[in-house]
Parts: sequence; C-alpha cells; structure tokens
Amino acid sequence: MNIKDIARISGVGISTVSRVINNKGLVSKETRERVLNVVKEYNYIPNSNAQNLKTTQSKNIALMVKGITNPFFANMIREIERQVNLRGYPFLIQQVEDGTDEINAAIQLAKEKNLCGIIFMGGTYNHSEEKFKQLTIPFVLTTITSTQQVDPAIFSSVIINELREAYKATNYLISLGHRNIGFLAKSPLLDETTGNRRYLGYKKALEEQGLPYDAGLVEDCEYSPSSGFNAARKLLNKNKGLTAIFAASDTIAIGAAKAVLTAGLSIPDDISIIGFDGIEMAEYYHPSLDTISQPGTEMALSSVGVLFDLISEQSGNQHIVYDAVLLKRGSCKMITAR
Amino acid sequence: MNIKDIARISGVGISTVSRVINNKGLVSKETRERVLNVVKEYNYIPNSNAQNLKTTQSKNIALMVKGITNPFFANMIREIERQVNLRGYPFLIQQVEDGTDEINAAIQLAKEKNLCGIIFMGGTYNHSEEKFKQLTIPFVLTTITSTQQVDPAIFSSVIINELREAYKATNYLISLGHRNIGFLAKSPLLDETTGNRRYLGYKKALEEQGLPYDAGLVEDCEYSPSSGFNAARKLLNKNKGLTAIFAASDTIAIGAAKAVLTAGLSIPDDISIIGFDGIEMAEYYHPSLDTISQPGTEMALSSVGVLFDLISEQSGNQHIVYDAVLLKRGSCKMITAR
DNA sequence: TTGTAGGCGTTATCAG
DNA sequence: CTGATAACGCCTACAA
Repeated sequence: MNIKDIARISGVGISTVSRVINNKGLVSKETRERVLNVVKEYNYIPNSNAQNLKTTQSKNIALMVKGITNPFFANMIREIERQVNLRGYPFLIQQVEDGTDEINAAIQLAKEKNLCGIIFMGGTYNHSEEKFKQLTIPFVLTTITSTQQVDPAIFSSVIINELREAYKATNYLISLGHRNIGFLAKSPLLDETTGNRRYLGYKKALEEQGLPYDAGLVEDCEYSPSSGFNAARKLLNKNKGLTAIFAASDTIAIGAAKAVLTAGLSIPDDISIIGFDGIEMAEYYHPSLDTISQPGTEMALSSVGVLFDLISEQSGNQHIVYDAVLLKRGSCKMITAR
Repeated sequence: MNIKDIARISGVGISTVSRVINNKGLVSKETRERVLNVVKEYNYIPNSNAQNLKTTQSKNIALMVKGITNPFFANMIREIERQVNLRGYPFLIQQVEDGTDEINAAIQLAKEKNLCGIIFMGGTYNHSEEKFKQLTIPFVLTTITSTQQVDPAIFSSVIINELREAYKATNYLISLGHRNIGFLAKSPLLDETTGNRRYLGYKKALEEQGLPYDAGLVEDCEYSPSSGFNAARKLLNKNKGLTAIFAASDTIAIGAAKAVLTAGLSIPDDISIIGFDGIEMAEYYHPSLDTISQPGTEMALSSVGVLFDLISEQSGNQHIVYDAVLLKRGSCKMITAR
C-alpha cells in the first residue's frame, strides 16, 4: 500500500493524494472525501522514510536522556513527550549510555533521522564549543548547562542553579546548628557534573559559615538507594560526630536514611537528612525526607517551549534558570545539646 | 554530505562507497582504505531514511512502553536497550499514552519506521486476534499477556503468572493468620489488566482458604505512592479490623506503608504489608517491605532473545513464564491475639 | 482543480 | 573489482 495504489484505487493522480494527506494545496471537496475514504479503508499510512527523504526537513524531535532510570526524570520525560506530541511532531527517546558522549550520539542521530530539534537531559557539562557547533539544529540542555568556556549564545538551557540550591540545603542544616555535615554524591567531583555543582554549593556554605571542610565527610556514591545506603554506613562508621547528611539526590537520601535507621539511630533526632530533586518517594518515605525540590514539570514544559521557539525562529538561544524549593518535612531538626 | 560527494571526493563510484560502508561485496583494500578516510574526514553518516526507503527492511527495533514512569520498568528498559544495541540494531523507545491503543500505535510506527521488531511493555490484555494479525512483524509482549481468546501461536510473551504470584502473596498473609486483608490496585478490575490478574489471585486465595471476600477491603488506586497512601487511609478508616494489606505494586505498598505509619500504627506489629514487583525502593523503605519480586532483568534479556529468534526465524512464537520470588523482609508478621 | 515528471540518498542489479 | 542505472515512496514545481 503506497501512495500510488491509493491514487489508482481512488481514480486520481498521485499528487492529489499527497495534497489530501498533507492538507496542502487545493483539492475539491468530493475528491478529498473519496481519497480519504480509500485511505481509511485500506489503512494507508505514508512511509515516513520517503517523506523525510524528500522534504529533508523532518519534524522529528529527539530526547537524549542520560540516566533514563532516574526517577526524577520520569515525570519530565512524560511531560516532554506530551508537549511534543501536542504540537504534532513525531518524538523519539534515545537513551545515552553512561560514559558515551551524548553530543556525538546526537550529531549522529540528527543526521540519520534528520531531526529538527533535540532536548538533552542528564549528563555532563564538559563539551567543547566546536562540538556544539557541529550540532546544526536547535537544541536545549535541560537539567544541565555547560562550562563557562562555551559561548552562551550557541546553546539554550533550562536549569536550576545547582550550586545555589545545594548551598541553600547546606546552609539550612548549618542554621539548625549542625557542624559535621556529611555529603553524598557521585565522584569524580572534579568534573563539570551536576554532582560537582552541588558539591561546590556544599563547600561554599561551609566556608561562608566558617566551618572546616573535612574530606572525610564526603563519600562517593551512585545515584541509587543501595549506593546511598553503603556510603552513609561508611560515613556513620567513621565516628566523626556526624549529625546531618546532605545527599545529592533523593534516591541517595533514601538509601542514607535506611542506613541511619538500620543503625538504630533516629531521623531527625540523631541524624538530619536532606535530599535533592523532589521525587515522590522522598515524601512517602518514613519519615518524609526534606529535599530541594526542582520544578520538574515546569522545566519540561519550558524546555519544549524554548525548543519550538528556536525551531520556529521566534527567538534565539535562551537560558532559563528556575528556583528550586526547600521542602521541610521534618527529617531535619535543630541540633540540641546531648 | 551524501554518498555522491564521498564518491566524488574519493574518486570512485557511488556503489563502491556503498559497498565499503555496508561491508558488502568485494572492494580492493586500497579503495576501501581511501573511501574510509574520506568518510572519516568529512564525518559522513549515511541517511537512514534513504537506507530504509531502499531496503524496505530496516533493522529498527521499537519498545512500546505504557507507563514509562513505572520504576519497575526502568531497569528493564535499560537492559532491553543494551541488548538491542549489543546486536547492532537501532533502537527506539515509544511511550504509549495511557488510554491509547498500543497495538494501533505499533502498527502505525511499524509502517512509518518500517520496524523489524517490537517489544511491548505494560498495558492491557484485551486486543483482538485480528488486531494482532495486522501487526505483520515479530513482536513480544513483556509483562503482559493476552486473553485466552487469542491464539497463542500468533504472539510471543515473556511474563510471570500474575494470578499465581498474587495468590502466593495473599496465601502468605493468610498463613500468618491474617483474616481481614486489604487489597489495593487500579480499577476497573473487570478488565484484562495486570491489576485484575493480581486481584483474581487475591480472591482465589481467600476462597480456597475459606475466607469471605469483602468488597469493602478492596480499594481502587493508581500505581503511585500518593494514590496508595490515600487508598490505604480510606481502608484504615473503615474500621474493618484490617490487619494486612496486599498492594498490587511496590509503589502502592510504599504509599500504603506511609499511611499506616502516619496513622501511628506499626508495621508489622499492627499491619502487615506486602507489595509486588521488587523495586529497589521497597527494600530501602523503613521497614523494608516484603514483596513479590519479578526477575526484571531476566525478563528483559529473554524478551530480546525471543524477539531476535523470531526475527532470524530461528523459532516460532514462544511463551516464557518466569517465577517471581516472595521476598520476606519483615513487613509481614504472624498475627497474635490482641 | 488535477496529473506528470524529476529527484531526495540509498541500495542492488547489472554490465564492464 | 568497479561504475552506471533503476528503483524505493513521496513531495512539488510545472504543465494541462
């Protein structure tokens, strides 16, 4: 079943069918009706490969996600897909393996599927300006931004200020009287990763408040409960007088909380815990975990918005910075004399 | 940059370039080398639209997921993608909106992208045999199976026996002495959904053990902590002498646990809770939640295996049924006289 | 308002 | 071994 068949069966020319399908050009009402009937009857679906090949300018939008299992991304992905579909654009999700270069993957994909836009979610910051320039179609970095070395004029982003929000979290703990605050995130913390930005916020807060930075209070871990659990247990075993933990994600925070509770300690009486992201699970943990909650849905929405502004050339590259919210649910407590 | 350019620059014919790229047919070593260099230098990537258009038989594999935010699916998705990529096939994930017909979407996608195989994850059971027959390429239903009315010879599946496993969970609670066991899942429970299969298992266990079925103990809820929380709270407020809850998913179980704990009750001393799926979060909840753990990774692996067997025509349709495991972590307890 | 024909970038079938 | 050349299914001037 191709356009030729439909044309033959409907007793019209190929271009007429094309016009009907694409709602382009003038076609008499009767002809349109007739063609549409045949299309429906034979269940005809245009071959998008041929369409894309011809038009060179497909309407494909891709989402490149690094860490598709991240629960914080789950709702965002759903929202992004909804928004893209709403605009009538085909949408495809591409998972980027940890360790592979998402920009390279995107360049490849863009050529292969001739995409008209890309949204990046997750991943690292360290891409060179020339790499970005190879990506000749509009794209938006969501959740991530780039190093300062890259000209902000050549890319768009929708982010939160990771450093400031982590600073906020740490400061909150300090304001509650905590002095020995553990930090859990994924190493290497030297790199331009989200984890590192949060780490820098943590350090900045300590410094500003005149608290000593103790590398022994910083533990490496993956963004998962199991890893958070192990890292927190290590931290507890160090006997460093730990009274609070700042986890770089809620998934880590949950694992850390489990470690604390398993050790027979109480949250927040013995140890205060605060996470980051604002996933649903953190709220339904017992006790509910404090967190820095990112406006995921808004960020998703706005990412698609920025991308389509770019595609329709209604505006140039934009950088939108959202505020995250410190949610106090009771897992952090003012420190008291023991 | 297209194949013609590469041919011109390398000083060879178009077909030679094609042969080099696809590693097909004979090409002298020097020519191959020369072409390969040009390809690398100009960063040439074949247009897959043209390839697919020509070959009619692409190597695209699609995963159609209903409920991409389901944390139980997260690891499975990752594993499936890994396995498909390992075999050198392009892979695309398509989210299916709740409420839309995944088979229709698949038929469309298969034509558009001329796929060579599809894996379905999540969704309902009630598709007609003729619908399946419209899907002329190999496909595997993972996590889901179809109604008995559909000839098993026309589709493949990788599943667990939902009914039996739910029966196992309920029976476990009964064996601990529980009589008033609440059940939480998504309605309508009349439909051929996963939730319904688990519901039937719950009912069957009650019946076999001679316990009365009480519709008041069954509460409708979505597969999320918040919904589980609300449903469990309703259940508790009914004062039906509830001593145990069987939640149709771990996400629900977590919400239900929160409701129990928030009410000032203890798990498992006052209320026993068991979930379903075996997600990481359930283990790191406090207390760790008992669950029926599905072998997600194995199922993912085996789904891809079955699909490729089908594609390479090494075997016909298969139906693989895995066993789930009842994990006892302490959230269920023998009932004691009060 | 409608049909014809050329070409999008590939692959595959042939002769050379 | 290599190079024309005809499709693949569709869109789009351009002609009718």
